[in-house]
Amino acid sequence: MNGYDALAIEEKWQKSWKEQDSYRSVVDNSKMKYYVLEMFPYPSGKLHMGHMRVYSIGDVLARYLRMRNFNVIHPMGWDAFGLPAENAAIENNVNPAEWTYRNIEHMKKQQNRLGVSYDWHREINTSAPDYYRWSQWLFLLMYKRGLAYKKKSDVNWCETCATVLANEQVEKGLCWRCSSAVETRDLEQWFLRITDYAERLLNDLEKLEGWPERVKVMQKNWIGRSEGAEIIFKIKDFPEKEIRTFTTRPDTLYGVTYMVLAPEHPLVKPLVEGTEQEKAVLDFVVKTRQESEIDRTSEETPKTGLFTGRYAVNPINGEEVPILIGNYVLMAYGTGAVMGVPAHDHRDFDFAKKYELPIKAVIQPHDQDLLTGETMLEAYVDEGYMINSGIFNGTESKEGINKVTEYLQQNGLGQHRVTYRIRDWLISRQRYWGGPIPIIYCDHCGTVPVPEADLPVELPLEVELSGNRVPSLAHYPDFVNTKCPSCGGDATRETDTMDTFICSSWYFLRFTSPKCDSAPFDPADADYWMPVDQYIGGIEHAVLHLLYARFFTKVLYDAEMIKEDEPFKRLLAQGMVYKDGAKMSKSKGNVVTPDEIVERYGSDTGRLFILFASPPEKDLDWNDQGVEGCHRFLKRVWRLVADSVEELNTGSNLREQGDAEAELLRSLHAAIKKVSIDIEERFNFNTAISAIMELVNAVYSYRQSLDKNNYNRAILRVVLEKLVILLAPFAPHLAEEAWELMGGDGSVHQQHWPVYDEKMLEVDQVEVVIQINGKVRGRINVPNECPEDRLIKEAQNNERIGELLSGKQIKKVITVPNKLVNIVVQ
RNA sequence: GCGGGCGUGGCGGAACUGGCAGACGCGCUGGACUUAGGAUCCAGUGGGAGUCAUCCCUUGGAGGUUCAAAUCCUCUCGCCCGCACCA
Repeated sequence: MNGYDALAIEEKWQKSWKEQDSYRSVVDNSKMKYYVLEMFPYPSGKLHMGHMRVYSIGDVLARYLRMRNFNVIHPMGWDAFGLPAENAAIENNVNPAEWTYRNIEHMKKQQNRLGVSYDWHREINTSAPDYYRWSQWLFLLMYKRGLAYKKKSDVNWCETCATVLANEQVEKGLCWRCSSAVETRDLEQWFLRITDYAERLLNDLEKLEGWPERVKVMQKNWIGRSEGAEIIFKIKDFPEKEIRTFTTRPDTLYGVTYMVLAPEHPLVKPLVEGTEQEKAVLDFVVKTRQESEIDRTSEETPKTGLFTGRYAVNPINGEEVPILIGNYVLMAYGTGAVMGVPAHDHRDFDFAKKYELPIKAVIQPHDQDLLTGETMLEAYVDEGYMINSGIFNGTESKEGINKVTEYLQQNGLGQHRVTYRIRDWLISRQRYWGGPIPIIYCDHCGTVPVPEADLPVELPLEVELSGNRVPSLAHYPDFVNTKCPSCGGDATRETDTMDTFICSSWYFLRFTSPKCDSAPFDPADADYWMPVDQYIGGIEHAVLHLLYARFFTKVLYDAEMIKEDEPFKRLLAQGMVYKDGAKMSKSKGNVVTPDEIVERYGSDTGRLFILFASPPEKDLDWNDQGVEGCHRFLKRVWRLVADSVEELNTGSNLREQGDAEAELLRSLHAAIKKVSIDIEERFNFNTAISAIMELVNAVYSYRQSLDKNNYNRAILRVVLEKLVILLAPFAPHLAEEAWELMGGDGSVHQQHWPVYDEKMLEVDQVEVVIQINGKVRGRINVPNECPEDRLIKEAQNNERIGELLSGKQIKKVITVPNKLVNIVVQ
């Protein structure tokens, strides 16, 4: 017998699959389709364990479902635009495109060495003109539909990356990519109107039954819907101006004792112009705007404010209240103005105490003494009934919310309003390596979209690499200067490129028809393959890519280009790979790469370990000894097959089918059942693999228990064949080699998944536990499905149980068929 | 603060609707085979006591429901993740 030579086997079959074009997928209306997709990678050039994990999970599903006769599409591609290419370009003096393409070649080799069953005919590269052409086309679609617009506003700026960022790409005030502090800059930028879709993005989360709760919650928080009222306050001495404020608690309107504006609020300047306060207020504005995003939004930052010298008029009772500006009020949320109700809001309470502003209680809890502003030690934020509220006195606060809103609405003083935390998606990037925004500026015609026929607007590939960063597109006159498509006069191009998240917001659609050159995708192909049935990727994209992709899908649905308005039916957010309790990192020296594992043990071992060590959605702790264990298991399988094949071919005696064979077949069917359910219904690959291990142990026991020339060869062969098929999704190369060795037909991956027979799982005798007062006191063997009365009799006849029961009075007996008898005694 | 999740042997983890806690693997112990074993095969392995064909304890902790709880309920401790001055 030859040993298990993983490397030789893997190379052999990878070559064969490629030659046979085994994993090509084509539309076939006679079959049920299944779209398995792993988040495509950024081609950094290095495959890490996180990649290996996500591909292993996807490949098990793809291979399993093919064997279950689904028409599986399992594509792979490259999210190839982005900053690292530019940085690497400067470091290595190589063109970003070239660097990217080289990495792709390398990573593709690494992926193939993992034996993942991709349909490479569908490979896409978002940085290729025939891809970004359609990203640009989709930008223009957004533009036509009024969803893309340019606006000057405060935006997030990362100095290190030298570009602006979307809100989703700022984490705790830091850049998502490089973790440097993000500043605010006032710039004119392109946005996509994702806020128009906020309500649908929120509501449709309910449809996503196959998504993990935590991802849905994160999106929900991000969208941040809140319902309340917009209330209009007049300003004393400024009859033409008004302050609009948003509140979720209109029932506390009578408790307003001051107003606070965000320092950026447009009314601040006009209100203080020419007054004594002007200098102080404007200084305060400047100072606040210098504070970093983190400081500004941290709860620990002390609230500071300043009186503007002006007064607002409470629309419901005509009271005049001072107008302040405050660092804690954000221009970007609601209306940038807050009505201060210190008695019923924690922040307002702190603020009022600090600046000695009056506190007026207007909501009275039912079970407490009457609240007064003077005696309150903290804000009362819960429900109660309204007091000091004129005609609303006595109204329950919950009702008051609606009643006050209604009153305001009837009198033109305000209205019901819903606000969202989510903001429009800033998509301009001041960087070279991205898809150019297809817009032309003409002195005569203004902003002119590039005509579809002129797409793609190609990136110039000759770039300057001499400085410390790749210059943006504004640096290349040949690119910038153009003719206006509308009047033919001189014009200039938009020089910003699109956020890379645009590329990844529709790539799953492109996979359905990657070569289509008349549209982003062929609608017929998209109809057949979409939606993605199972999407797999890291949790870090919970509100980035996954939200953007849903948005794009809804826009395309509205444009009647697709028939589904959610892209990903089921989502599996896989856990991280750790080692020694920490994330793998160079600085900690705890990195294990897929390459090392593949070279040392083969990819089958690596895949098996990664799937066996932990359920996919949980974090995984890499353990070198665990890998050894999985390798040992594969060697054990290999020996079992190789040894048996010799014996199957040379053995002379043919044992009749007896108890040992029945037991072996029972193990087989139990394994088929467990592996099938664990893959398909629960994604518990770890327990699926343990079931296969148990089957292998059972076959070893069978062989062990009999004389070498006395196996039932027919049954042993059947069991081994099915065993190899069960193993095929997990260890595809070993299974293929074993299949060939046993003389199986074709490829193991083209076999039908075995079907289990419940009847085969039945046993004649079952062991039943006897409990006395819930404690196990004995076991008896009884026939399968033994009737209750006999079960009880047998239990009582048991010698030991009899002893324990003597002198006791039986109060009650509970039986669970085939499981237990519980005798309750006094 | 709000929201989501988790807590089981020395370790990774099993235990579907309450019904034998600890599957499977790692590690460890013993044996077999061997010149050798860090290869392989077999057996054992939650803790404690013991008169080894027995008993007690055990799923972060404390209560509760139940014939029966890792699983359900209440309180509590600890950890992880997300959001967070959101008006």
